[in-house]
Amino acid sequence: MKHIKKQRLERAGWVVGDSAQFLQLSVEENRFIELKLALATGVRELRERRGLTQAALAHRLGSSQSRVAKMEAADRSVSLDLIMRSLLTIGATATDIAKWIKRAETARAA
Amino acid sequence: MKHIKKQRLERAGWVVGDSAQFLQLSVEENRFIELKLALATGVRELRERRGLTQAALAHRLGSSQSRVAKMEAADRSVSLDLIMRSLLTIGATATDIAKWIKRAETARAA
DNA sequence: GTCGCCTATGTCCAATATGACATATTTCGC
DNA sequence: GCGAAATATGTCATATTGGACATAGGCGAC
Repeated sequence: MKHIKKQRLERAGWVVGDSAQFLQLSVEENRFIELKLALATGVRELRERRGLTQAALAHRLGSSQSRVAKMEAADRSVSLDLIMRSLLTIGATATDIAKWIKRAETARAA
Repeated sequence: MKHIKKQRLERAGWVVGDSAQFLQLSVEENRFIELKLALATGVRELRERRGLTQAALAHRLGSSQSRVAKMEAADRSVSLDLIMRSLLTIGATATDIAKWIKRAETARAA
């Protein structure tokens, strides 16, 4: 397929490649979930390394212990926003975050 | 202050260092906003590089053109979740994402 | 054992993010 | 300039996420 033609189809919103859109979606959904999981793990690692309890972190976040517990469990009722805020609050650097994101990708490859 | 004592206070939820908690919060809030902004910019860059319209991306996401527009504008009504889903849907790699996150950090240093 | 402290899980309802839609504005080829 | 396509902005109802609370489970010190 010509590159231009492909782009035109894609502009209309169609995934032109090899697989159906609902399949694409589930693939991306999985990648997203793994990413969340990796970052949630990051929260736990960093929190423990800092010697903070869930309650202490919750207090800093203006949240509650139960929410932190759910967050670290990557419960689907917690958003990436909260996870990222937590990481920043605990003092994660961009490098740390990048590391966890890459961990998600390599975990996927396995 | 002894390290152990500091940890005990922190476990109870207090930021022991140099600044008040509400200040801490606003600092972290800024870092978070900059991160979102950097990733939102990433969405636009990658979308355009792929020759996709906002409507096309929206269709792939099961979202709407207006939401994509708001996302790229880093409107505060859009979550990091949606931004990240978009990046993955457009085909960003972990490396890409890491790059944008670091961009946020260096922008901050400036 | 049991007493503290930490973490996990479930349920409220308030707050926020969502897609959809309508409509305005910009952009670009002609 | 015009017209069409792309993007921006505002609003709304509905769905998802939020903190709070209660309570259960776990784990080490005594």
